Amino acid sequence: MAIDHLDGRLIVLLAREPRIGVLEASRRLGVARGTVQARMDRLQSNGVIRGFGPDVDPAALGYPVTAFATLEIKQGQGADVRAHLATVAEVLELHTITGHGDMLCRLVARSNADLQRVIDRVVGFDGIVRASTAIVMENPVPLRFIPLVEQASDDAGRG
Amino acid sequence: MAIDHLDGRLIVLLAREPRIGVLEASRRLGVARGTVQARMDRLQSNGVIRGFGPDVDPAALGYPVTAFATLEIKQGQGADVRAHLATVAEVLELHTITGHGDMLCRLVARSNADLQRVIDRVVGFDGIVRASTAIVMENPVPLRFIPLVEQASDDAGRG
DNA sequence: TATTTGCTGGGCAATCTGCATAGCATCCGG
DNA sequence: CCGGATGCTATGCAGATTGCCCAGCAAATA
Repeated sequence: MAIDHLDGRLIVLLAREPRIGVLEASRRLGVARGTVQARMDRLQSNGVIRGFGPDVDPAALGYPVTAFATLEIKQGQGADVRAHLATVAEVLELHTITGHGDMLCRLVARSNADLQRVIDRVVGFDGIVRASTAIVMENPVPLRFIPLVEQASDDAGRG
Repeated sequence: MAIDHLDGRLIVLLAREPRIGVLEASRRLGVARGTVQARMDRLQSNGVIRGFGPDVDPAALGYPVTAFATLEIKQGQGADVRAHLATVAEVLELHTITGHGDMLCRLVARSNADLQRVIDRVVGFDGIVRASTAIVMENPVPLRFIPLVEQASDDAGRG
C-alpha cells in the first residue's frame, strides 16, 4: 500500500509520457525491464493505479461550462436521487457530503444557457429539495496527482 | 471538434481496456488500422483526448479522506492564493467560482485528523478570509466521461 | 542457516508499431 | 458534370516491443 521512491518515479514518468512502454520506462528509470513490469503489476493490483483511461476534455467535446451543485435531499430519498443523477450524462461526478447540503455534484454544459437545462434536469426529481449552483470561471489547478504521489513516495523511507 | 459515432466507440473502448493497442482496437471496432490511428491522432490534436495518464487512487496511496473547501478570498489576493494552493500536494484541484465563496478546492488527507492539518495549511495564508469545508462520505458517481462521450457522439449525426 | 522476495541480465517467438503505398467512395466548389 | 480534397480500406515491411521464460544474486526473514 505504501509506495517507494521507484514507484513514485515510475508513476510520474507514466503521467508525463503515457505512451512509453515498459522497455522505454526501464531505460529512463535505470532499472531492469522485469522490475518495471513487476512494479506496474503491483501498483495496479494494489489499486494505486486504477487504469490508463483516456483523459477526456469535456470542453473539447463541446461542454465548456463546468459547475458545482450542492443538493439538499429529502430524508430517505438518497438512493433514488443517486440513481437519477447517474442517468444524467452531464453529471460527471457525485459525492455525498457532510454539512447542510447533502450532495455535491460536478456538472458540465454546452453553454451557460444550456446549464439551466442541465440543472432543471438534475433538480427535476422528487427527492431533491433545493439546489445551489456555483459556476466555474477558472481552473488554476486542474485535477492532479503527481505532487501527492511524490509526497507519498518521499514519505516512504522515513515513515 | 464534434465527434462522430466511431470516435465515441473508440474512446469508450479505450476507456474500458486502455492497454489494447491500435491494431487490437481496429479489430474490435471493425475498421482498418490506419483509421484508428488517424482517429486517435485527430482526437489528441483536437484536445478531446488530453492523454493517457495513469489513473491514481489517492485512497490507495494512503489518503482515504476527501473534502471540498470553499474559500473566501481577500480582494486582489487571488493570484497569491492560487500560487500558495498550488504548492500544497493535498490540493488536488482548484477552481475559481461564482457565488459567495470565491474558490473551491478538492482536498485529500490521511485521516480526519490529518484533514485538520491540511486545512490549516491551506487557510494559513494571508489572502484567505474564511473557509468552509465539506467532507466527502460516499462517492456514488466517480468521475466519469463515458456517458458524456456517448451523448456527444450520438448528437453528431442529428446535430 | 534455510527460505523467501525482489532485482538483474539474458534469450526467444510472436506481435505490434511506424511509415508508406494504392485503390475507392464521398463531398464540395467551379 | 468535373477536378480536387478528404477519409477509409487493404497491404507490406523493417525494426521495436511484448510476454514469458530462466538463472544468478543480494537482502530481508524465519
